[in-house]
Amino acid sequence: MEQRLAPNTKLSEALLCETFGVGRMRVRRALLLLSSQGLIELQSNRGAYVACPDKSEAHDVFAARMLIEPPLVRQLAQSSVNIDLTVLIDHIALEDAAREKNERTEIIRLSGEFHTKLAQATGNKFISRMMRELVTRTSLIVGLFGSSQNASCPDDEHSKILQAIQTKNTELAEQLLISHLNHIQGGLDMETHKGPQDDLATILGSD
Amino acid sequence: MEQRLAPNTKLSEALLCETFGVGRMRVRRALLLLSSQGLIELQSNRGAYVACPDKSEAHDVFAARMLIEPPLVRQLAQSSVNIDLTVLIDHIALEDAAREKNERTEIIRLSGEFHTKLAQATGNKFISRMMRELVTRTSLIVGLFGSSQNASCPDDEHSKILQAIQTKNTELAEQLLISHLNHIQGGLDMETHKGPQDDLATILGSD
DNA sequence: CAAATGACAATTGTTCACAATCTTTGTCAA
DNA sequence: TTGACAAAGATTGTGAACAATTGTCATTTG
Repeated sequence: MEQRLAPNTKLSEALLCETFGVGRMRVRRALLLLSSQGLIELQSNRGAYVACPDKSEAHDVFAARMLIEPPLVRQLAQSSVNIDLTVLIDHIALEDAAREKNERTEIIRLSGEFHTKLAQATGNKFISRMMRELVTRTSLIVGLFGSSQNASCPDDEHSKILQAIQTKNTELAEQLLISHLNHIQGGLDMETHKGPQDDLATILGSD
Repeated sequence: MEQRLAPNTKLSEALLCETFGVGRMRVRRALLLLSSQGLIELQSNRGAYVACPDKSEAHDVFAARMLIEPPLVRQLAQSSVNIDLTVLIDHIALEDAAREKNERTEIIRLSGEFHTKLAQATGNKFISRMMRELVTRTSLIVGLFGSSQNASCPDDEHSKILQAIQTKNTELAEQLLISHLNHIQGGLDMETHKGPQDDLATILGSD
């Protein structure tokens, strides 16, 4: 989610055991779950590698979000009577704070998390889970194809979307979200793949 | 998916090992994956049980489908130029055949699978996966709350939906699908829970 | 010199045995 | 007869050893 692990990075079992101080059993369980979510790829007898979405998969992820999120925002805007939007308001404050301090990984994480919390606001567990998975994969994709400058592009788009929801302006909310997704997708360069980095231990070690 | 396993049925590791003739490792992996999809529930030190969705979860599943499937069908109907609909046509033939022969489990399985294949027709892997998960959980829910008579209610609704897609009548297709989902949900009795059956060995043994 | 082959090292997959936990059963007392 | 408590049994969770597969490197051969 924080783009600290580059795609194609190998996740060796032994190293993960040492890094986190757990047995191989735990590690293997975690890897299995991550692979079931498509975040890593388990190659038989070869090990686990951070997933490396290709152009087509990237397209699929955005297409899926384009399919789901507009109706989702629409629904939120329509029935925003009994919905707890304070979580989202607080979240945007966090985003602003992180942007102020220029904390890159935090900005990226929070940017994605906004969409997850948007889904959580519906109170629907399945919708929440789907969005969480789509958002994490989007992180991978942005890390792979994103131009380094606009990795954290949204600026105040999140805020505007939330405002439209609060004022129950369904059409505007939907339109803003579509623009937002297009904006993110537009900032990608689908042609240039970035090379994988390696020093896994130092990346994960800081926890 | 075929409703052969009633909710709350215990899935003991030892029994599954014997039944399928595999080691505990395989069984535990399978159980972990099933639990990650919400099809079974893993209780610590107590074992695995077939998930037993409550009223609220059932509502969430249908709400999620209501959110996703209408735009999905809309998309299919709009851009049905380069889409392979023969799979769906063949599928409906299978459904008819099963209905003819009165094969209950087959009818249930195929009824759900139609929606999965609808999602597959988009060619989008993520949308396909989401629908597959939603459909399997719907199976569970129908098994729990469904009146015994209309368990296989659709009749020719699937056929009509497909026809609307083929003729690119987006509005009609969307409307028919919404009615279809409402029809399924309407056939449920959210109040009466059915008791769990048990003889697990015989249920799974027939493979 | 390139390609193929073989052995070795490293990593993953599996099985086994043991520990921890929960459920059931049995006993005793009220 | 009922309740609580304790012990036994069964089931799951975990760790360690073993087996299998893969990738690499050196050697050999055309």
